[in-house]
Amino acid sequence: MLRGMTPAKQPGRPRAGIDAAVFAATLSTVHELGYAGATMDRIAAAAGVAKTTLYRRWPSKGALITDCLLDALGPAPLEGVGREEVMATAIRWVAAEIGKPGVGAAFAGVFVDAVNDPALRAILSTRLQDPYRIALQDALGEPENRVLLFIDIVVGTLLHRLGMTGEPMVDADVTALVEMVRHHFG
Amino acid sequence: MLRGMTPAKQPGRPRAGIDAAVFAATLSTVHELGYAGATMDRIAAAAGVAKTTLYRRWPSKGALITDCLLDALGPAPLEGVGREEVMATAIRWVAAEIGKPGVGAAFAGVFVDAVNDPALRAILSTRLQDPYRIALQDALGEPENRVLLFIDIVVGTLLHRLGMTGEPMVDADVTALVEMVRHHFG
DNA sequence: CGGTATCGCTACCGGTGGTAGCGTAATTGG
DNA sequence: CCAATTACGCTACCACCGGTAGCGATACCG
Repeated sequence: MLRGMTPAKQPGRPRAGIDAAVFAATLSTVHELGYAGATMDRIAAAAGVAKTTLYRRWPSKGALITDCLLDALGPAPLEGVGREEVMATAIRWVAAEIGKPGVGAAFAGVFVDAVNDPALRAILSTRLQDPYRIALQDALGEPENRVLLFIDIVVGTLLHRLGMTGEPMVDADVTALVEMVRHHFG
Repeated sequence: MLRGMTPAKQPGRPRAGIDAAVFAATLSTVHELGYAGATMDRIAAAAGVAKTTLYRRWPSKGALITDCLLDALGPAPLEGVGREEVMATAIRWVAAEIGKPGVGAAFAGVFVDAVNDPALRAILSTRLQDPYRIALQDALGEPENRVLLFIDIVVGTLLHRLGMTGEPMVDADVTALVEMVRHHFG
């Protein structure tokens, strides 16, 4: 079994532990200057790292943002949640995350970059969406296509509101969204 | 009354009727090269027009795309539709429009530009969203905030699917969306 | 005609994602 | 201590993009 094995030591200088600093710098820069304003130069400067180092670790700006979102969101908080409450919990969690500074704008930005960049779309789908989709399938026992539709509805609705108004969705509307989804999928 | 008055002739050379050519060139360029690839230079070249002429008529790329979408969509086809069927008709119409070549990508692109550009957000909200929102309020008799939530759900869901998969939503999923919304708002 | 406003064109600006190459620092194995 | 190896910071660079300035030419009104 390979599980649990410590990887063999490689020769050469080891990579510095800069990921946490880079992710924090990315989110705060996106928060302050928006997705387009958060340039790779600025992110590198805010993280105290050379721009070339960023490109040694991530193949593109979109890939960096995707990893940053993955780190910021963490696993879906569905531990011990009863099946009846899984969808409501997921919706309120996503709404709260998208409301955090920088997260929503980063999400929307990497999203549109993906519309015409198949490589980025693959990264986004595989690294970011798939884990949550699988967790939801396990928790709900619903087939894949229904879970995918659920994700489209929840994330799409919340991002559309953010893009149109510049502000995250208020609680009353999130509750209405929860009720609608509950009646249809529940 | 001012209605029906022919505007007083202005001195100077009149504007050439290039809007139709520009809109057609914009959509086809976005379709071929994506939102980011559809540069103002390329759109101008495809329309047979100088780039500076575009900037004389539209203040930014986002504003041009917004007007282009407004022209491509036209008024919502809700004439003579019974109140029960207004939402279903609107959803299927939006789904079909977003599936047309270039329209979905243009929509998603101008959208993310708007997240951090308040001027563009105002244009998008006033010129594109408001007419359809008002038409829906009239047809449905629902309050503004509920119609706005409806628009977020429909447009957001369809755009999220497009961004994530690169393909418009298939009919079966559109039907599921219609059913869900019908039970909640109906 | 003269006045006026638009058009096409060229040239330009600051900035952006992304790359190449260099010297240097950090680690492993002998 | 000495090679080999890998990552780092830095500078320079590239093609390209949104947007602007200024020019002469053109089309209309009175």
